[in-house]
Amino acid sequence: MTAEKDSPQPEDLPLDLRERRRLDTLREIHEVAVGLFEERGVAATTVDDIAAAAGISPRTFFRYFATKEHAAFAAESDFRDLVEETLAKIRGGAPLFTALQDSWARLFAQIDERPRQHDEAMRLRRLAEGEPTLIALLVVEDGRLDAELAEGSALALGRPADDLVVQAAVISANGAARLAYREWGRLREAGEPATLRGVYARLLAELTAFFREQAPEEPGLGPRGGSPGSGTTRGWAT
Amino acid sequence: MTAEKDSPQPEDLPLDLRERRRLDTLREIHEVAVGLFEERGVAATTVDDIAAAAGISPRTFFRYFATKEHAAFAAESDFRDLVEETLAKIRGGAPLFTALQDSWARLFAQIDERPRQHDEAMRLRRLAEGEPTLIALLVVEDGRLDAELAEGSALALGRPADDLVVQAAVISANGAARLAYREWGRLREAGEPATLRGVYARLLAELTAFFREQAPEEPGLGPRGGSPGSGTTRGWAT
DNA sequence: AACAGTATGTCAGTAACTGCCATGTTGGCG
DNA sequence: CGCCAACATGGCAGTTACTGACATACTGTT
Repeated sequence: MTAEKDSPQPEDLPLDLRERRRLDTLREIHEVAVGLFEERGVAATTVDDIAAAAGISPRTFFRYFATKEHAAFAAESDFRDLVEETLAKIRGGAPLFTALQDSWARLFAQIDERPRQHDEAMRLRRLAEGEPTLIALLVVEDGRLDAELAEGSALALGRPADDLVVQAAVISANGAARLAYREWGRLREAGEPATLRGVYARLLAELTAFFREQAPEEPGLGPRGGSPGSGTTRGWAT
Repeated sequence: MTAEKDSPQPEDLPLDLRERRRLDTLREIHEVAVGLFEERGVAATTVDDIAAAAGISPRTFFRYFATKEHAAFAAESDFRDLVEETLAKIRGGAPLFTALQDSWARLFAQIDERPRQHDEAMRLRRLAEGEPTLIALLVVEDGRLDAELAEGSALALGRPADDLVVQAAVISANGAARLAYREWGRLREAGEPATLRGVYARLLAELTAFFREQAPEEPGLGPRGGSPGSGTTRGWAT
């Protein structure tokens, strides 16, 4: 995240002065934008409004964010770490699902430790709630993460990069994680003091229970019974 | 889809003359738009271009499609049927996953029977491939279907409408179905005569095999072992 | 102190999209 | 047949998102 092209040593924090300013204005624009979005909605907020409120020219705004909507997410996503962690676990021999779930659990536990970041995340979640244009951005971004994670995982498992099975597994695992995250947000908003990790753990447990209950003989993603390679009569014939 | 407000009998095809014209111009705009998109790309195609090529005014264009991108999808989605079918199966006592997979398999088999529709679907798929704005539309639409299906299924199962477990299951099942669809498209483009249903069946079979192989003692979505309700030590506690 | 690199602003221009009003066109109904 | 209500379309003006080109200022380095 902080890595640059020509710095010999991977220095940690001593950011360039310019860089620091750039980040400052970035955050300033972001905060002003979120404020206005919350206040009047995305559609009713013009770029000129945001620029004026942030003390910059509209032209400069577009040098920081590709679109109005992008200004809502200045997020330095923790997801890069999640990908790396997952791949490391897989290379260490962990099954795919275990690696994914553990990594999510770890990230969530980490989030549970920083109440400050919670509020920011909540704010964005609530903001995006009723704004289709923002939801679209988030969903597309989710898809990108899934794709990246699937490709890396497949390679780490010694499978082709576009392996369908791995993609399906990643979609399932990440889907559950996102549901937990949303639920956690809802709970917090309702005043209930749930932890993200707890919500996630409970969802996973309920999922296994649900599958056991729905298909007692063999819980799992695929159709019950049958041999690979041909459609099994039981399941989707008729 | 054809149902109207004030027609006493649910007449089948005798569409209003006006209605028919409207559908004609809709399709005309759609086809012209897809053609131009394929030819020069979405970004390089203006609404004025499309309107001119379709013989209408730009103003009229926006009375048919909300945005330029929407013109790429005049689709009369078969998904309404899929939802209904799934819910019926659930109410008939089928487990959720079975109902979902069977409905998808049915829809796919149906698609396999109409070579004409194949080409159209392929064209759109290929078109959307490299166009981020189109992908975004599709992904959002997918999300809508998931949400609708999850809500209906949950209610049909006697669970709360926003039940997380059901949502997770629907996301997983639909995710696999979409992967199969995309793969099928890829195969067809490569000249291989695969059937959609076959591709889907194979993916499902491979999925069960994969989970068996990855977690021999108990394949499934959730963490291996452990009792519901509390985090199991095995899995995500380091 | 000069210089290269970068951040910012101004300006002009394109194109998406909307509201308003005027003009046809269609489908009943007396 | 002729009138009328409903609807489809076009033209126009206006707002807003976004981009390229150019000029100017600021930063960090030698």
